[in-house]
Amino acid sequence: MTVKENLRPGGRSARVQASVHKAVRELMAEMSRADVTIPLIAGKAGVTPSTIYRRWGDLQELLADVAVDRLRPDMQPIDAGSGKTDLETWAEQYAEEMSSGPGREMIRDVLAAQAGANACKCSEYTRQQIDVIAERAKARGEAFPDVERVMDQVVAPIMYRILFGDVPATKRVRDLVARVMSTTD
Amino acid sequence: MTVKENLRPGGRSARVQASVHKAVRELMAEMSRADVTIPLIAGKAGVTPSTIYRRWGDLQELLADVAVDRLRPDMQPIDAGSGKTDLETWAEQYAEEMSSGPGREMIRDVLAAQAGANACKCSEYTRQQIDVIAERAKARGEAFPDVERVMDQVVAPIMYRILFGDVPATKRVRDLVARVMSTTD
DNA sequence: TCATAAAAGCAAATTCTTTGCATTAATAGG
DNA sequence: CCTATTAATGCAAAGAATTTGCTTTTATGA
Repeated sequence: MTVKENLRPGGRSARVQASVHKAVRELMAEMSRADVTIPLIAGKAGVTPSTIYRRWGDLQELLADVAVDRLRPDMQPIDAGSGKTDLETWAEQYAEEMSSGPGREMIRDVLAAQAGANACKCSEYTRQQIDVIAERAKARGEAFPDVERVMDQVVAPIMYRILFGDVPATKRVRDLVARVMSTTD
Repeated sequence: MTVKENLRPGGRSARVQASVHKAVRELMAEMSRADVTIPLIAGKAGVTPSTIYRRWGDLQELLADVAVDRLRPDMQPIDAGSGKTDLETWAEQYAEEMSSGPGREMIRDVLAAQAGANACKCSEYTRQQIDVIAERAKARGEAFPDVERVMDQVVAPIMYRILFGDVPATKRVRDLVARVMSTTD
């Protein structure tokens, strides 16, 4: 019996994971993050604390696991007509979601965990979203900057400012997009 | 008696803070971060655990406090002759320091703490360093981009990649600098 | 010098974390 | 379909960390 087999839908491990994740989401919604503990989560999820300790190691890893799940985009970027407007629309929404209270908390949880894999997943999700926008632009015959350049010039500044203090204003986000769309090298 | 008064050099609070910080730095050097606990720190610092709990709240806040201290630049950016080479030299060193094992740990500790003030301080340190480079360039009569633009186009991409997976290569850093120095708008 | 207030020490109570062992559940092979 | 195997969970006791009330120390200003 491998872990993978066991995680198939309906397996016991999958059920435990689902109920624990659910318990975390609910507790995070109804109380301060600092008050959420593993015994509390275990109680709400109907499992014993030792199960959680053995599977996730500590609270930080569990929170990161839940957070990365919630950070997965649930839809394709909106088609606003052109590559530039697509990117503008997407970036404004991204900045808004990520700078919200819950957004900041999720990012912090992901970055605070020891395992770097979760953080990688996050930027991968973002990259994929931009890739969709880029492909769409190319299919229309438009010029569109390299995805890595968009990561550097739009995503990174937004995230940096969210993490290190500011909430980036809409105008600033729009400027970032305008700049990356206007450079040609 | 105010806290400020009490923190003056030689005061009791200042002595406790110094010995606790020192204990943290030493313990972080000699063992894995996951094994460092407050009772351990307290023992090494010669104070009781409750003192630490009362002053810092939890381990995360204490580690953030120590980390932000260590992230303060200890010297002015090197003068390499021109604004561009100054920035290149500074950015390469910054990327290297921040992507090192200890560098990553310190950043993570700062971002993981609830109090956002420490993270702000970090970006403020960075901004000041770039400001020195910018002022020097202006004094030479050179054109130099706005500091906020350098934050967006050089610092943010470096930090984003460190946090979300990659270690930015030297060439990439140099490209970021070249790009920000070549744009004129 | 003395009164005051803030911080630290101490220790008991509480809560969280770890761990060994028993039990349950899922899988592969017969 | 049944059974042996193995991974995961439950349980409970032991160990460690955290909280808290109270006392003592230390710095400050009158």
